[in-house]
Amino acid sequence: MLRTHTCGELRITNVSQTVTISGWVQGVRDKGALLWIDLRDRYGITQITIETDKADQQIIDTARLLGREFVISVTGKVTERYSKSDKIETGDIEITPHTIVVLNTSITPPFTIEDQTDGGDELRMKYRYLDLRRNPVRQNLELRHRMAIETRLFLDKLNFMEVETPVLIKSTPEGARDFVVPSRMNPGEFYALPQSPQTFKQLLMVGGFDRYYQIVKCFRDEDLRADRQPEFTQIDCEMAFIEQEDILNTFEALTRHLFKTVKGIDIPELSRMTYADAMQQYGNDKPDIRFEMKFVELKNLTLGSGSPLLWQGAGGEAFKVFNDAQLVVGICAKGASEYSRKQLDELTEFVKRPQIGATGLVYARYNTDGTIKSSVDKFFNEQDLKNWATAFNAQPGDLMLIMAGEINKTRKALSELRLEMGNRLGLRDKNKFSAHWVIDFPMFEFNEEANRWFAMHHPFTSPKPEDLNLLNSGNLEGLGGVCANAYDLVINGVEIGGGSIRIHDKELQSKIFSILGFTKEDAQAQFGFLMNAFEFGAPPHGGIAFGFDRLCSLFGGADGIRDFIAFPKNNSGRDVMIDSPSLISQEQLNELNLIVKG
RNA sequence: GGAUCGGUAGUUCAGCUGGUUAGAAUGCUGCCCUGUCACGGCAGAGGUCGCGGGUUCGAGUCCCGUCCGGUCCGCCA
Repeated sequence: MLRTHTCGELRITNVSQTVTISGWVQGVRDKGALLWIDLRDRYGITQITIETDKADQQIIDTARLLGREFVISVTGKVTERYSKSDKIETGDIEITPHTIVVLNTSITPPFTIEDQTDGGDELRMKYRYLDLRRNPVRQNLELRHRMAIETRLFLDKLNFMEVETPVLIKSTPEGARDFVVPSRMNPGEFYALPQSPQTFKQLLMVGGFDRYYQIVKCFRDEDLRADRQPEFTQIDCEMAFIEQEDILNTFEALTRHLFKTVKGIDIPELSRMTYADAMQQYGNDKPDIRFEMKFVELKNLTLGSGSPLLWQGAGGEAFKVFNDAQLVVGICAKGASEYSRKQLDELTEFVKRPQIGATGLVYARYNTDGTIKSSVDKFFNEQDLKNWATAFNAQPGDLMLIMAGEINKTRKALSELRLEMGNRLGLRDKNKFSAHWVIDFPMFEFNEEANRWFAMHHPFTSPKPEDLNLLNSGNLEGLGGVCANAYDLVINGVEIGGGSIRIHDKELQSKIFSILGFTKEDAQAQFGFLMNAFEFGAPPHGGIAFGFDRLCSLFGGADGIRDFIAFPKNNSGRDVMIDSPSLISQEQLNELNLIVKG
């Protein structure tokens, strides 16, 4: 061993021991008569002190030649510091060296190896191995390691068995684009990398492994985001002989276990919300419920209430925007009535951005003096506005923000505005966690472009038994009303996990494929192995998968997942460190029977 | 496929309505300093302003194109 201790473990109790420590030179402070070296490794920093009137000339000469990130080994005596530091754990001691050995030199790093580095993202990625030496990145990966360990401990105790599934599998048409791998031995044919081990874990259920999990890489060839990488990691789970309730309880327990053991937080029991409620109350299937600000539907709410809102002002002029809208819906921002004209204009600009695409925003300030001032005073009298306030349960000091239009678009836009207001009002504290289930997802969604139904979750999802008649009615129109035994785990507005009870019956599976537009032959060619397996006593089963990178970044209080992955890819799917993807040689192409166009 | 922000010293950035020799901080190099720990002080080196074209007497600055990066929409069963 080139060390007896790490750079993070020596304390006052080690004083007078002779030790050897090795690491990287964080920095040298040369005060002439006194010279300090900060020596760093994964575990911490230990100070080496050299008094130039006492030390060997050779040690002084060596020390003065050191640069940042030189790798050295120091043997010397642990001594109590004359002036201690409370900033590092080893701050009470220092090493008086007998020998300093330079194990390797270093050229000057392109950025500073400090918590607050001067390096930008691109540079950090190019020199990721230097970035990994920094505390924040290392701590993120330590967190990730801890999460993985705790997940395994928890699931192992419940008899879950980790089984590896293949990475070279078959391309399927549904879902995300596949990454494909040409097969040299089978010219013209391709493997695909798994988007998830979905069918394999179901086959493991048929194989009798009634509790399976795997912390597993998955691959999707889709455009990237701060929280989406082309290769990412899932905690993938499946159970047999269970019902939806069992999955929810088991993985709620896993979630709470991770919060407890990794963050030291006891989170309350997870609430549950149907998909329909989530969409109606938050305009979003993964609502951030750290704060309320629920949607209030003005049009429907007041119908038949005895005091319908007048969409026609006192002057008799109709407010066309509301009159023509399918949906008039708003949120109440508590305590925001002081918003200036400028701030309100900003919000209007925000919702009119092309990404959100709203045409406008109506506001009504409930002033602290009890009056209400709106942007549509021309159309509505004081009593109208008071009625709004009642509907919003608004108090003086609140700000009502209202949007109108086509149902889905308006909900989506207001959802964005709600999150923006949550940010502006400081309601989205990264240290506060609010986890819940969204359940009862629709089985299908209609895609206008393709003019057909798609599986909202995936085609192996089981419909709710009570909706089977809708499914069998042969009436395609009714498919939108079929609910699935599918569920998502949402934490702080982030979709952390999703799963479903699966189909384990060949006939039903076959039926679903046919609804999704597969011919019998296609279904057999693509998924015959699964349907055949179902004929050999497939047990009822279901499962869930957690986005492990996202879970780690959420625990780490970050927005993106890149800094929780040792070697991530950039927005364009490139690894700028190894410079991949890259061209391959003509020989390789020939061997693979591939021709690259243009 | 689309929107938007950015690209200036090794690095992170500033650079006004176009106008002398493009600045700061940090890093780097040298010298000084006996208790520093983001040490301090003094001095110094370091830039084809992403690339190409255009407008102009004159472009880091304005326009067009292009490449690269960030964020988002579409997409992600």
